[in-house]
Amino acid sequence: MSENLVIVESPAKAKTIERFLGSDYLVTSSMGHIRDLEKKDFGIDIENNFQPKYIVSPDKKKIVTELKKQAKAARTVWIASDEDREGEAIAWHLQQVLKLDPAKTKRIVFHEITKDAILKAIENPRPINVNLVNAQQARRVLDRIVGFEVSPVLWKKVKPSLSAGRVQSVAVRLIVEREREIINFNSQSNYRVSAIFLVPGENGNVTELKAELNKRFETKGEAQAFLEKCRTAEFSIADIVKKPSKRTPAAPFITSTLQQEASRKLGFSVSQTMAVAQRLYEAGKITYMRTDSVNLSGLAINTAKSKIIALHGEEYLKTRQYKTKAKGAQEAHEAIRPTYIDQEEVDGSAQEKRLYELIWKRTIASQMSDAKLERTTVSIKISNTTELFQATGEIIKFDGFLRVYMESTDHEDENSNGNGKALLPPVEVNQQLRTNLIEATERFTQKPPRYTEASLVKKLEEQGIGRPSTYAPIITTVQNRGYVVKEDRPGVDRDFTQLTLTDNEISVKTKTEVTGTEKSKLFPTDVGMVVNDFLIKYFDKIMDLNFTAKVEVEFDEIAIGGRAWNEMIGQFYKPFHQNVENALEVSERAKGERHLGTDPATELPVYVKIGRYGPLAQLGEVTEDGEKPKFASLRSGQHLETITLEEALELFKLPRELGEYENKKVTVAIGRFGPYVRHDSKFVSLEKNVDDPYTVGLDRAIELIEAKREKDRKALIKTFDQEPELRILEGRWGPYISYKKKNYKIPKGTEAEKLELADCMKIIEEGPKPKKGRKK
DNA sequence: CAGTGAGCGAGCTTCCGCTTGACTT
Repeated sequence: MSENLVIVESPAKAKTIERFLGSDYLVTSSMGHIRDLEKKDFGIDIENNFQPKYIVSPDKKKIVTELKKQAKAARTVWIASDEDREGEAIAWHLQQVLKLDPAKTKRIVFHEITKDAILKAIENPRPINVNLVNAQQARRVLDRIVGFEVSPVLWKKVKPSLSAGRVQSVAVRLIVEREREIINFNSQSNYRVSAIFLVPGENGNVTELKAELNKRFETKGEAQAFLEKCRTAEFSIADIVKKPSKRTPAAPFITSTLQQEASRKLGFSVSQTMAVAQRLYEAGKITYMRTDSVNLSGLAINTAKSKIIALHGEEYLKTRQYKTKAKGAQEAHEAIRPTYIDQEEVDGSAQEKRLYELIWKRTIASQMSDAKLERTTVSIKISNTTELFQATGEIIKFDGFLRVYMESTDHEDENSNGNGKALLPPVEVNQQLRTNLIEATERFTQKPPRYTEASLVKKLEEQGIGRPSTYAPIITTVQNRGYVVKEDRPGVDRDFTQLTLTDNEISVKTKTEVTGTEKSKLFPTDVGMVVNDFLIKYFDKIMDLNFTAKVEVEFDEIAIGGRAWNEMIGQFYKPFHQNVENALEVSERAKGERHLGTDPATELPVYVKIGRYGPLAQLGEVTEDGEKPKFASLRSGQHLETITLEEALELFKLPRELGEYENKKVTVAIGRFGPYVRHDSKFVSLEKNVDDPYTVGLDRAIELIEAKREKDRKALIKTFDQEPELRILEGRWGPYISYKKKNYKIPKGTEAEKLELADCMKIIEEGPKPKKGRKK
């Protein structure tokens, strides 16, 4: 048994460190936190100064047993959890749970996994910082109080199983508010004018010079008047201005920037990025992927330096140390970088290779020279008016880091006409120019963009909300609770006007473009909006975007010993709990009800609201004489906030009765899987893009019913007289057994035709094993 | 796996942050 036991948080880290330390040291890991607040009974004794009730997490029992054994056998235990609030708490919990003797326990920290850093840490042990631990306890207790007191209010006032929390509720708020900005956005249009000038070249060649007017016109009339002037105008170069500029590389990756760039450049989702990065980390290819520090170790910078010189030469080198800007960063690790920077690529899956390449390039570029550019602006005078056409060109004088890596932006300028980057043809001041095309195009102002997973992470990080380890889970949680959906939505056609001056003639055309197409964007659901409005009404403090930042200031006071943690929680709890009581008492049940208007046919009121099974439209009201209102579910793509009276009235036209077939009613309606015909308690889907549920007739419905019967007959392999509920059928994935509305897989290699009843019953009994649920 | 929308009541849901597998599909 080893003399020394070192405990870190992650097993991959343990492996690396063990190599540096040699055989006197056994390095093992705690796998993060080992203890947490009890989940039943709140886990906090409110009456007793907020005393936390900690228990060893069920999935950590085994690890704790093992750690106890190893700690007992060691002469010295070195606790090397991360040097931040959570890491310090882990160290403290380890000391408590493993009952470590202070005389043989040492707390050490390092910010980078290099041999030097670790040896230095071993030489400089320190006691556990109790103040920092207390700051973590305050953070933990506050989150539990908020989550476990507000969520039950939602169960009562909105819907069971919902949740609220310091982080998730604000994340949903951002998405809801953005959606409302988009709903309320009024698109304005104006006219943007561009021209193509012809510049004669040396040997009779003509090159084009694309330029844009320095003014936009509000109306079609103004644009037309301008083009009229251009008809008779002369054009000449008024001015040529050259301006040097430079670009600087972006800082090395941290969790949030890696997620953003992997989303923009590789199309990865946030959780996908983390899963791939985890594999690279475990294979020893990159440093730790959950970090908020842009810091690179001296060793890393040196390796980058020789690599850059070898690949590109001295003039491309400029080593830099970046400063973290994010609010509340705790900087326990290095930036995300290749472990061995001289390795340009790695083995592994295609995704691993691509993510590694991205990380490698970003790291290398961060230590390279600025790019030097020159921007040229040419102004073109119009003889009969004061407006100017302008052409801009940009040339790269020295590429610097751009040779390796260029950071992407979220929104490529959709209005850009692409003349920004080009080299301009040689022209001189006062030179006369001819034009062969001037176009005034109607352009619309852009709605604010919806959030992607990655841009939401960016926003949260800017506000100091959430941590590198939680960005991906937050996005999953708000979707699991049904507050947010990530989806694609098709755009709509929009007409725009274009005026063209060519060959001295002005023509006017109406063109069509598609606008508002969305891909993998975050949309709030109706429930998300209703919950959000409820929380803002009754818990405005928690829902404040700055709530986290405010409590972080208080946690910092605790961390430097300026304040007792339970005093801080006490200050928070009193008014907060009052809020909870008040909300329970005075709030109405939140249903998101909207009165859309009156049905002209029946003169009954039309409402939309959230019902037991989701959003619905209601025609009429519950009245004394027992008349029941009509209900209809909203269809996918319809929302409480935006549905119109006309759209709602459409919903009541279904289900439609078509008539009778074989003495049974035939009806048509729209269900979760689209329009269907119902007959004899059987369902038949209408054919997509062929049948319309509002107009389809009885003959066509019978045709579909018969077609379905024919298909079912073909699928039937075998039945047994003794057990009519049991059938052997041919399905999409081969033969299977259907019994009492449940399906059972037939083991591979069995001939379905030869199965007897007893065989089938055996398959059913042995059938789907009870799922090992994750619920306790 | 498609229809529902009244009401009661038992028993359950829920937070954020730190870490990996162990489960199916």
